[in-house]
Amino acid sequence: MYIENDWFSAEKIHLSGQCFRWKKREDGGFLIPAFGKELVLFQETDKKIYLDCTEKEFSDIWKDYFDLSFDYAKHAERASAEIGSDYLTAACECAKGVRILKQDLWETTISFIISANNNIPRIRKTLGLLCETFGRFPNPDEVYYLGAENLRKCGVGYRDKYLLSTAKYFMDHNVHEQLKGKSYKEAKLSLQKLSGVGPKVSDCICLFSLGLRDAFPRDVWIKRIESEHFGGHFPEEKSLGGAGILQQYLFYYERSLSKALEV
DNA sequence: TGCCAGGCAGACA
DNA sequence: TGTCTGCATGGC
Repeated sequence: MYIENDWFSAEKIHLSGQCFRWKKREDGGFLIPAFGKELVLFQETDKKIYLDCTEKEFSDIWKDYFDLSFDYAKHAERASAEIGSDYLTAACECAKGVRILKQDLWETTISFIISANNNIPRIRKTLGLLCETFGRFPNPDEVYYLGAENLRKCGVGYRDKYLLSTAKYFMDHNVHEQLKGKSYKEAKLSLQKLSGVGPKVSDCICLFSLGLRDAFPRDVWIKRIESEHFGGHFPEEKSLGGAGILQQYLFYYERSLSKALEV
């Protein structure tokens, strides 16, 4: 089926550092694994997208996954005007088409625990090896029973103990239920009880899984941008409830300038 | 070859 | 409460 959206770039989302398992195929299509499904997507024009799925699958899964109900163009325009930064305006223009995905909570948690003090190509590689072991993204008990030694063979490094502890927590608790209905600040605080989840990783989980757009993950790139272009602090309070979206544009823009955007 | 990476936990003052 | 340090490992 086809959809039309003037703020959708599969290529940019793929490169944006929020999802690590998308694959670009030789025929130009994107293989998108999520929620136990695999979607094939073709970007035919800058606004026309072909999704190889039924309308029911689209409305049940992918519409929400791609956050298609939110008007990104309007938000970029309004927030950009409110903040009045040339750098941000340029970032919005450059990152036009980047959307914030609503990804699976467990997968997002594991992915961003692995992301700590790591680089994107290696995060992809490690998650790839982990999935190769099971033929799909492993569930909590599979990660837990895989054990520290085998996790290290996948390249998780010193984060093995964090993964084991967090996997056990997911086995013993309904984390979805615990986070349901929580505000951004409540959810962030709650997530930080997990091993390997601190201020930055919890923000990533809030933003890239829970759809909490107030979350503003500060990694080394964003801190550098804040220091060089925003007097040391980005004005989240002027972001009209979508600081996290702007954060992602800034991250994408700065990385594109430094030519760090690769898969 | 050394620096760096979508940071965190634990020790210590 | 704030600051400092060690951490696995491969990309660049």
